[in-house]
Amino acid sequence: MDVRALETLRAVRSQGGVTAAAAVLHLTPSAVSQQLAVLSRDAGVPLTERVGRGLRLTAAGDALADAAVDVAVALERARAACAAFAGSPTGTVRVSAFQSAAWMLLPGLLTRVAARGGITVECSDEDVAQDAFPALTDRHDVVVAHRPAEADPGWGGGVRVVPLLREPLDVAVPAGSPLAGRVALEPADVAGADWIAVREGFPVARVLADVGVRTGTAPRVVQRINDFHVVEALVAAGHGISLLPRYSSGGHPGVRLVPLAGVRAGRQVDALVRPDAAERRVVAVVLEELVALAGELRRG
Amino acid sequence: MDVRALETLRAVRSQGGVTAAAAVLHLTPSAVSQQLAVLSRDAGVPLTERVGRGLRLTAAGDALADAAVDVAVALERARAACAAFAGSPTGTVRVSAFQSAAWMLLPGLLTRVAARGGITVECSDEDVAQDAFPALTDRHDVVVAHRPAEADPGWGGGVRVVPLLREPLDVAVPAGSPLAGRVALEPADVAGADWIAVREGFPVARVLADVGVRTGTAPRVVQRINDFHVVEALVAAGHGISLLPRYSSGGHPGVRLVPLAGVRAGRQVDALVRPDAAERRVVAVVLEELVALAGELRRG
DNA sequence: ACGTCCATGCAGCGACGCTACATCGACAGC
DNA sequence: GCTGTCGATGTAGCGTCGCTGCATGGACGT
Repeated sequence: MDVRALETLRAVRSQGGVTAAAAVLHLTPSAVSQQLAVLSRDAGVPLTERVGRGLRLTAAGDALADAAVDVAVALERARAACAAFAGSPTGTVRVSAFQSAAWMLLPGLLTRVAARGGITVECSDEDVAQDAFPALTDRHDVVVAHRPAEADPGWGGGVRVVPLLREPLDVAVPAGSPLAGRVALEPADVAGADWIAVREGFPVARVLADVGVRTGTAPRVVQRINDFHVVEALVAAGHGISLLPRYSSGGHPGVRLVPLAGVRAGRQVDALVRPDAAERRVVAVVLEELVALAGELRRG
Repeated sequence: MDVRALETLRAVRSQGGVTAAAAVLHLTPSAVSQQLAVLSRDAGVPLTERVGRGLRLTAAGDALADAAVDVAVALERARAACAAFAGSPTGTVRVSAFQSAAWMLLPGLLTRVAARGGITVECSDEDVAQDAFPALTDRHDVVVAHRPAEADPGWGGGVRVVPLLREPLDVAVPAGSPLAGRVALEPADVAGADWIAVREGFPVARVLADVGVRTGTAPRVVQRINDFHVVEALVAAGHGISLLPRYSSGGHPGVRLVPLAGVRAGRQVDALVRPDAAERRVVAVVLEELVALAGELRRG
C-alpha cells in the first residue's frame, strides 16, 4: 500500500476527478488512474465508481482517503521530528489569498516573515467560488479564504481552519451622494438602490441577498464584479452602490464607506491548511505571523 | 521520505544493527545501509553514528524511529479501513511462543482460530533471553513472552503488551521424595537443595535468585536447562529439584509440584505485539482468542 | 449524429533500489 | 606485534516498477 497512491486517492477526492487530481500532482491522468487501479487491487475492494463521465469514491474509498490524511500527518510529523534537530525552520511556503485579502495581508506577511529569515513565501492570488476554496489546499500550503460571517456552514472537506478576522461589510457610496454624510445607514435607506455585487457563488454574494431579505425587496444588481478596486471605481462614477469590506477597501477618494445598521453584515476571513501541511514547522510559523498580522489590522 | 526506509530505521534500532535488521527485512546489509544513507540525507541530520564496529541511532534517529512507528500505525489503519468493507478478517498471523507457553497455548489457539475460519496461524517456538523478546516482534505478529511476575521493569522498546496470565512457580520434587507429600514448602525446606535452573538471563532465572535471598543462602544450581520437560526428567531421576510453572508443566509421573509458601514466586506471561501489527484486524482476533484461552486455563 | 470530455488500457522508456562483491575499520586470539 | 573475523559501507550491474504518450471507449451536450 503505497503512500503516494494514498495521496493520489485523497487528491482525486478533493479535486473531484482523475484529470484535476493529475494536474495538482504534476502527473498524467493515466498515472493517476493506474495508481488507483493498483491501490484498489491490493485493498481488495473497489475504491472508485464511474458516475457519468467522471467518477466518485465508494464508501471504502472515502474511508481510505480519510485514513490517507492520517498517514500524511504521521509522515509530516516524522519529518518535523528530525527537522527539530536540524535547527530553525527553513523552507518555502506557498500562500494563496483572494484579491482583497492579498492586498490587505500579503505585503505585511512578507515583511514579517522576511524579518525572521530563512523562509521563502511564494504568494499567489486565487479567488474562486466558495465551495472551491478547500480544494486549493492541494496546490497551496496556506489558503486565505472568506465566507459570510453569519449563518454559514463553514468549510467542509477536512481542512484545518484558522480564523484570521471578522470584517464588517459597509455600504460604499459615491462621495458626493446624500448618503455619504450619514454615520450609519438602515437597510431601508438602500432598498431601492442599484447594486454592484460579486459574481454568483462567490462568498459575499449571500450577504447582500440577506440584506435584501430584511427590506422585503430583492436588491437590484446591475453589475457583477469581483475586484473591489474596480467596484470602487464604478461606485465613484455613480454606477451604483456596493457592499465592501471595511479593512480591505476604501482607498478610492471618490468613495465613502458607511456602516450598515440593523443588519449583521460581515465576512469571515480564515486561513485554510491541509492537516499534513499544518504539521510542517515553517507552515506553522507563517500561520502564526498571519494570525498576528490579522490581529494588528483588527485593532489598528 | 520513504516509508520503507522508516521501517528499516525502526528495525535497525530494535535489532541493534544493520546486519540483523537486514535479516528480518529479508534484505542485504548493503540495501539497509543505502536506505539509511538516503534517509539521513533528506532528513538533513545524521541518524546513526558508528560505535565500535556497529552503530547506534543518534537522538534525531531515535526521534525519527519513534515517528516511524506512528507512520506504520497510520498505514495499518488505512489497510484496516478498507478491510472493514472486504468482509470478515482473513489472512495469516505469525505467532511465536517460548516452549512451555507453546505447549500450553498453541494447540488450543489453533483449534479456536480454526473454528472461526479464514485465518491461518503460523506458529513457531522461540525462547530467548528476556531482553530479546521485544525484538522478536520484528519477525512475528504476536510474541508470547514471560518475565518474573514481581519486581520486574516490564518490556521496553515500544511494544504493546497484552497480559495473558500470571502463573505461580511451584517446587518440582521427585515423587518418592519426603517433600512430595507436603501441601506446601517453606523456603527453608529447600534451602540446601540441588537446583536445576534455566540458563542465565532467561526470565525465570531471577525468581530462583529471589527465593535464595529469603533464605540467606544462594541456591546451589547444578544444572541449567531451559526445556521444562527435560527438567522434569532430571527431577524424576533425582538429579535435583526445580521451580516449574504450575500450568505448563507437571505431566511427568515421577514429579510432584508442591506450592511454595512465604514467597511470591510467579511468572507473568504476556503477549507482545508491535503497535502497527496490533492494528491488523486478524491479529486483533487472534489476540482475542489467545486472551480468552488464557482465561480458561487460569480458571480451569 | 457529431464533437468533446473524461477515464482507462497498452507499449516503451527511464529511474530507482536491489544484489553481489570489494573495501575499510574494529575487536579478539595467538 | 600480526592475523582472522565480523560489521558497516561504497561501487557496478541488473531487474523492476511507475511514468509518459497515444489510442480506445463510454457519456454528455449541441
